[in-house]
Amino acid sequence: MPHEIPKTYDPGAIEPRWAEYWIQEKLFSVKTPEPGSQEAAKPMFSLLLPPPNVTGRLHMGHMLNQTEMDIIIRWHRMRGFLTLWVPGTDHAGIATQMMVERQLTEQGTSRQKLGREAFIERVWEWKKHYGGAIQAQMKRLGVSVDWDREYFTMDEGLSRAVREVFVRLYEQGLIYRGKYIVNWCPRCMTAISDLEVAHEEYTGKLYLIRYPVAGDPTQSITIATTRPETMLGDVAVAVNPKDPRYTHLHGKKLVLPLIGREIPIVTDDLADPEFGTGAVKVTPAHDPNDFELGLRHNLEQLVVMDEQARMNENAGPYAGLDRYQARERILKDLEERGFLVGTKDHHYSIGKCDRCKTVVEPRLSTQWFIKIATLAQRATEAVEKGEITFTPENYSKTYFEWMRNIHDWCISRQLWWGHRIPAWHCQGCKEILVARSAPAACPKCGGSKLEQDQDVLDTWFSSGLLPFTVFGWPEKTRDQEVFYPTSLLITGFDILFFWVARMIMTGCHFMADHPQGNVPFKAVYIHTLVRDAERQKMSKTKGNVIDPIEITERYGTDAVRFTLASMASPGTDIAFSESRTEGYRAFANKIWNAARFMFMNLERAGEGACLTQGAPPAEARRLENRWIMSRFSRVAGEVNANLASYRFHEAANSVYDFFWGEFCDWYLEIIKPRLSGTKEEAHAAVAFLGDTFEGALRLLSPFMPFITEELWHAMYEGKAPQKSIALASFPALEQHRLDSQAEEEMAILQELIVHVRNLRAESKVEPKLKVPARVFADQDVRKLLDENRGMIERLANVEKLEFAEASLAQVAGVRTTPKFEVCIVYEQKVDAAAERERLTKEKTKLEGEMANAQRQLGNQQFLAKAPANVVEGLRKRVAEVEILLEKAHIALQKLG
RNA sequence: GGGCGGUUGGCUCAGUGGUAGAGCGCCUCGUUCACACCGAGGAGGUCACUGGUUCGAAUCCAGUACUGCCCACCA
Repeated sequence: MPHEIPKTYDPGAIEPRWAEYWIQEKLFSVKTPEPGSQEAAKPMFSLLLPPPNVTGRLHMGHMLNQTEMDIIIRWHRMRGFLTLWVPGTDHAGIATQMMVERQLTEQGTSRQKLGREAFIERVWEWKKHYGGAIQAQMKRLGVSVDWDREYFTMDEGLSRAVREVFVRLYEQGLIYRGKYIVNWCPRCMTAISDLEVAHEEYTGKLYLIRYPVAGDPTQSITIATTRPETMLGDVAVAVNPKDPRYTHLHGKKLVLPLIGREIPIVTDDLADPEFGTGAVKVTPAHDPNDFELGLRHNLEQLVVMDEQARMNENAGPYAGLDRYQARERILKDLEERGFLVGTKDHHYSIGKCDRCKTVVEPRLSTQWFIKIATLAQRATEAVEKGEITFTPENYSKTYFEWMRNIHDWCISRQLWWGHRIPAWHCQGCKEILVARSAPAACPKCGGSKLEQDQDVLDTWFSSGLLPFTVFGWPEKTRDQEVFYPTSLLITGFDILFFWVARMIMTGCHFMADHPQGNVPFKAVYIHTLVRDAERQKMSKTKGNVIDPIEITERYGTDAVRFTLASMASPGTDIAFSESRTEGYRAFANKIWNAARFMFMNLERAGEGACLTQGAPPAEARRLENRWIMSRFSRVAGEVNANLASYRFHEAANSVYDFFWGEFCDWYLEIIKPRLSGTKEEAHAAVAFLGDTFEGALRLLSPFMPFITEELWHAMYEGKAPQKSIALASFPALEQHRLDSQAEEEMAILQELIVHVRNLRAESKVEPKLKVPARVFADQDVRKLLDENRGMIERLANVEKLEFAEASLAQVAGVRTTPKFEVCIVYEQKVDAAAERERLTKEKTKLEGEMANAQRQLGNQQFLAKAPANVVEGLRKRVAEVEILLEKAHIALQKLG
């Protein structure tokens, strides 16, 4: 029997099978549609995927990201969109290089020893190895990647595009080369951008050092510094021109302690009279502020450290020492010779290298920069004008804040893995040639000894070009024409600046003439960040990464996906909780068993019964069916609306509540008798059940693709109308299915049943004992209850439903609602004390509500200003509460 | 120093102006044939604090406290 499914739900047995199937069937691959074709007529939805973090395994944060993307993509596909997602490429990730370098160090070697070619080869091997691992992981997650596309594209095509961009920017005057203070990591031995520096709070010391006046040792100026070792590179001391303490020394010279070099006193506003002693030592080669000041005053740039932050030959007696050793020695010497006036604690932050946590050293060096102002202006404008929208909205504020305070971008790196800078240095005349390919000779001096710049480009330089290079730019391809700009970018806020901002800048700049607009994407959804249970950001260096593969193996991918979706409320962080995952694993199990129940009943209904051929029209007129269809349609509407606004958690909750709380707990229980009734009844009931279940599976599918795929195919006994449920249509709100009357009637029945169960529990009726229930209600309700007495008697465990002709208010233990009064006929006296307590509590609550409501209704302002439906609702409620209060009162009296 | 968030039952979190919800945990009861990864019932919160706006505030505004994050070249 094709529709027989195993008794136990085992995600491990079904998930890998479908993951494999989706790939083999190329379910999610998209060919660029031909003009005029059927595909081309579909609405388009394309998504940009961030570059994978190639460090071996996806951590939970990436997983969330991909789950959200996958839900969106499946949802759009099921709604009939032509969907494409564009996997981001790992262009030149420096992280990989660092990993390989670490390996080399462990093996007692280094990249320098290995040589450039061999080193790059090693990085490649490493990337391919882990790239494969990532693909396998994504497959396991059920992520519908477009597998046809190349994952790693640090290929010649991309290199060409990168060179093209560089040359164009250079020709447009937007790239320049210059000698500046840059952030330098002495361990990585490369320049890094401002963004790659992590600031850490730190309590250090502020040292006060006395610099004597040249020719007059009785006078001196005391300066304050946190980095005494840099004094070896001092070329001046600056004071504020308006500072009266120092006016008498203007124009004089000071003697640099320990060294004896004479340095001038200069006046500059940089010196803040309020801070320290009001006098600043000036070290242009080792501090960005001093560098600027040095330019203003035409001062020498004296470099005293090498690329590994060791003191160099300019450091005199301290040459060869590490910067911290030098600091200690200098402090000791200063103290011994009486130059150290004092020290005090000082609170400040130090910059560390984002990757290796080495303290960054400001270093004077020649680097390549992008002049960012014009690019940033257009990029800001694109968001201001709403050409690009952010969700959650407030990230646009963060974006603007950054764009407004942006500095020129240092793009050169002294690394080996990456795109080489397309610049050649003439060995003869030192001319620098920027070109698309190696020039044969120097156009200036005719020399043929040309050497390519040793530096490579920042990872994010090439990554930032992704939105158009992925479509073959600079060629004008049809892909580019069709798919640019993409609809959506989903990513984490942590690469908002690194990547998103740069894509917007370059996209707008280079796609300026694209007919569909120059922005690289129309919407940016910033997904939530997953933290561990202690709310720490998961990071590889901290080692608190939850391994998604391990979690999926324990709970199943569907459960994990659902957990992530249900916790993904925009703008918040997620502390991953396994207990939630356990809960959703139980949900998957519930779905599985509901399906088993359905298949069992199909079997039982015998020859001719079918799940997928529709039910007879009469079936649709039954109350429970009208109700479940109405609820289903409403929920489908909610899910669509919530997904459209990236409210994954609400969408997931709606589906969950519907399936478990309404479909399983009520609907299945209600239809049980008919499923085992006459053959006609059973066939009709099974058919309607099949329709409902099939719809529910489609609704669930984006969230739990594996289990829904499995059950959906089982329902069609292997003859499904599509290759995959992911190609079926997604349920939508259908007005004609909404049936408020059915929903109201079912609500009354449910309420009655719950009250009776409650009464039984409180009266401690033995579970197996059926007792009669007595109800007083008006004609309409009575008719409703009478028509559904079978359901009530069974679900409430009632022997017989009886109707009373008069109010039951006098009966002990009666339960009252605005629609009916109900009690059970049971000789055992209710627990008077407990009942009194319950009633008193209820009464107090009602009285409170009443007082509140009456106060409002007596308020003219409220009546005048509140919306009519609110006032009306309150009036209705007051009428109800009045009755309930009176009844509670009577019941209490009765109890004595 | 600047900017952005968070503070809701024991725990983890929803709830963007109409009088508080979920999952887990807890308590009571129940293994008659979908499911103990279950079913039925229940307890548990003056929504951090203060003030303001409003007929009405968990929700909007201001301030306070605690807490998290991002950005920042003040020695």
